[in-house]
Amino acid sequence: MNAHVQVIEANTSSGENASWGDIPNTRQHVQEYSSHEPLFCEGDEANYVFEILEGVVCCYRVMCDGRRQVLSFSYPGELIGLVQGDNHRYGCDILSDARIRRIPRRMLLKAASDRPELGGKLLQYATSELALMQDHSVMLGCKSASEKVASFLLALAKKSGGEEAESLMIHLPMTRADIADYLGLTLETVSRQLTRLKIAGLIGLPQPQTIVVHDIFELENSAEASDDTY
Amino acid sequence: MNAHVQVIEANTSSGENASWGDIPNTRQHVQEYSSHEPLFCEGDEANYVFEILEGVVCCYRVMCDGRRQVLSFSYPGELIGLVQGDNHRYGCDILSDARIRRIPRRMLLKAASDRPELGGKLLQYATSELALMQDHSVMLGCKSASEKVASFLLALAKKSGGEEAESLMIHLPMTRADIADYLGLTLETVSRQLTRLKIAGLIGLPQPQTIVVHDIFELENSAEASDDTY
DNA sequence: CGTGAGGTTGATCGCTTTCAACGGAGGTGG
DNA sequence: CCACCTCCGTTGAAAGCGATCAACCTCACG
Repeated sequence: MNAHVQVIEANTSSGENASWGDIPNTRQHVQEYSSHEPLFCEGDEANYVFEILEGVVCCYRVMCDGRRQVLSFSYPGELIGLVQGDNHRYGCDILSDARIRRIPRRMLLKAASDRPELGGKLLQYATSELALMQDHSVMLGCKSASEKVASFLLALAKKSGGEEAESLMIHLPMTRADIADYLGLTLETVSRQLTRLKIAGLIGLPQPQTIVVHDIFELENSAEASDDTY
Repeated sequence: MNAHVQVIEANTSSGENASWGDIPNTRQHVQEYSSHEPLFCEGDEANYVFEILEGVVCCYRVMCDGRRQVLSFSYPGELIGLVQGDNHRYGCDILSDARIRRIPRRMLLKAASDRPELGGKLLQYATSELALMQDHSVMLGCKSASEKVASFLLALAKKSGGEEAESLMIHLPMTRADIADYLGLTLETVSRQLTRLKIAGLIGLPQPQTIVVHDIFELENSAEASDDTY
């Protein structure tokens, strides 16, 4: 498991992505992964917490009969695998070539109890994750298919796209099936909604994995909802 | 706002519900509320964190057009209102007469940074909340109406019912509409699924707010899913 | 060139929603 | 004490949205 992994850097303290990198004595490793590798599986021992440095990963739960719910797509700067208990409660796949920092979970928790500001940061992280999950629940429970897809594109534009202005070209590292499982739809419905948005002129699809947002205002209208950030 | 509130106890350190009560110097108050009072609203300043001592509350988000998503029903022992940022991201209503401990949020966070074991406990709490939200996402995104209702009853039986054996009588402090908004269904669908379970003999409904589970094994089958606890 | 994965599109089905009517419980005021 | 009203829950009939089943396309890869 986790073949193709190269240890690039060990016990580093030079975090180029400032957020979680500078934790002394935690024996971190930065590793490179290639697309489609699993990072860990549901039920695995949660020995590590991972920080995405480059690339995109996908966390999901699978029901016994195969139905899957994608919980989140994680981008650089995000932390995954911080769980209560000793086993992962969801699986995680790499969606694109990635660089990921691996931090032993126990060491991280110990460091957090030694250094209050780190503990506070972890708590902040957990509560903001909670807020994201709540947004996701609103989407899953309340919104129609077209609203879901529009909301998804907007959220992705904020995450991946650069802040402002023209940079409204979005790259989708995930498949239609991944998107569908994230939104609680089928892949056919996702595809249909995308072509609907294309026909309406709100977006362009030069390639299946590339989306250009033409009319972000109308897209926000389509997303409806109280997506306003506080 | 919050009329009918009586301050019962102030700056206490005698927590009868052990979990969160014994935090010195946090100026806690235990208050009594009656049914249908709002505890706080979405957007309110998050000055307090609340611990449910008795009763049940309901946290929800409302979209601009009125659609509502219930995020959780909280029972005694649970903590609510621990948010990132200075405003509540969801509203909270009291569903039954309740006793609730109110803890100033800033004082709690300060106490957490002074005392690592408290910080760790808060982090544990947040991560287990996260796990619950993930379960909820699976339910919202993957399950059919009948699976949702069955899962809901089982979860409620675990929460409210006493552990084992015969105590399979569940009291529902929430309305059908509350349940529907929690499950991403309409209240009619919830009602229909309940009568379907009644006709199938899995449950009894002596009163609309009282459910008796006759066949918990079949109910678990109806809930399907990987609801297994790890 | 064959193959398989991912994506799009069409036709049909069915579950859930929507709209509507009804009944019981609780509360208020005449 | 009863009439009246409102809220909550149940049930029925019809409509609609998304799922399902299926065909076809493109592209990458061996």
